[in-house]
Amino acid sequence: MKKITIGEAARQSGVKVPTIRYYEGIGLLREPSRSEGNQRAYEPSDLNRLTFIRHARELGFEVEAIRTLLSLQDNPLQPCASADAIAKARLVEVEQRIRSLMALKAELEMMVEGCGHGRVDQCRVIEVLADHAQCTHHGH
Amino acid sequence: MKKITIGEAARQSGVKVPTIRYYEGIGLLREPSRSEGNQRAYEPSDLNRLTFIRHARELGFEVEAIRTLLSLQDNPLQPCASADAIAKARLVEVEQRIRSLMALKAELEMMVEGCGHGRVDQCRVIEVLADHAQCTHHGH
DNA sequence: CCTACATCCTCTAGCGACTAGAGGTGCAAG
DNA sequence: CTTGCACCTCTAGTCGCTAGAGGATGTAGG
Repeated sequence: MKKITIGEAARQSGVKVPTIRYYEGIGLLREPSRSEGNQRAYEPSDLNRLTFIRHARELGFEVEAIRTLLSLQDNPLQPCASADAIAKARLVEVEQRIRSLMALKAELEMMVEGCGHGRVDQCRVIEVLADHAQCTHHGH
Repeated sequence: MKKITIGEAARQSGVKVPTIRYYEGIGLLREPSRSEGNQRAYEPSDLNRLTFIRHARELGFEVEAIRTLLSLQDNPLQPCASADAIAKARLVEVEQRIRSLMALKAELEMMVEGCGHGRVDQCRVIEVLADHAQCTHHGH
């Protein structure tokens, strides 16, 4: 039950110090106890929570989604349909994002390949941007 | 040389009205002439510029990059090395982003597949988030 | 015990690229 | 002439932090 400082918590969780304080401010993290000199004193369970949050952020979940996921974690006997739904929604988002980035990549490659490294008035990069009709992908 | 209102410009360019005003504010778009009643009056060339900007934004270029690209477009006799460099840098970013999203997709798929739709304490979605060691991809 | 220095504290402001809203004016149709 | 939409300016809010000011605390060495 040894408590640690915010700096140590940052080091162990991989979440930066101001970000930890920010998470406390928005209520993702409970307010920890304080030392005599008013410094935050974290417990191991706070570290788990921080790691959970960091991981979820890395997976691109929004803070509101993480709030829900955390409350689910706090109530382990509930059905996990919500967690499943949140993850599935995120998966759909990611798949969509990948698709549009692939189209974009193709378009950028064409621009770069077509650039003859001459003058701007012959440059496909500028040309494609100026004239949307030249895009191969018209989704956007 | 018939001038159009900001609303019409928005409709034709696909850029929203407040966004057009915002672009003017940050200097991406020149200040248009005004009608008697102080309303913005756009010309066809402004429409081209707006479309250029919209397209570049859709391709994920930052406003600063677009500023450079626009100034290149305005000086067509310059060498196009800058445009090429900007597009290439963007291509590298996009490729990187696709790679990390693919890893993410794999992880999310595992989470969703592993979810037995039972209770939270058996749910892989929550479990994986809580325990980073379970990730197949340790890049993050 | 004193000093140096890292770390901590709170608070406010800034980032990018918009978006929303308040409060008011212009303009075209009926 | 009035209705009602589109326009105007201005400020503040969004998201998820990050940076900095200005001060207090904690620790290690001399």
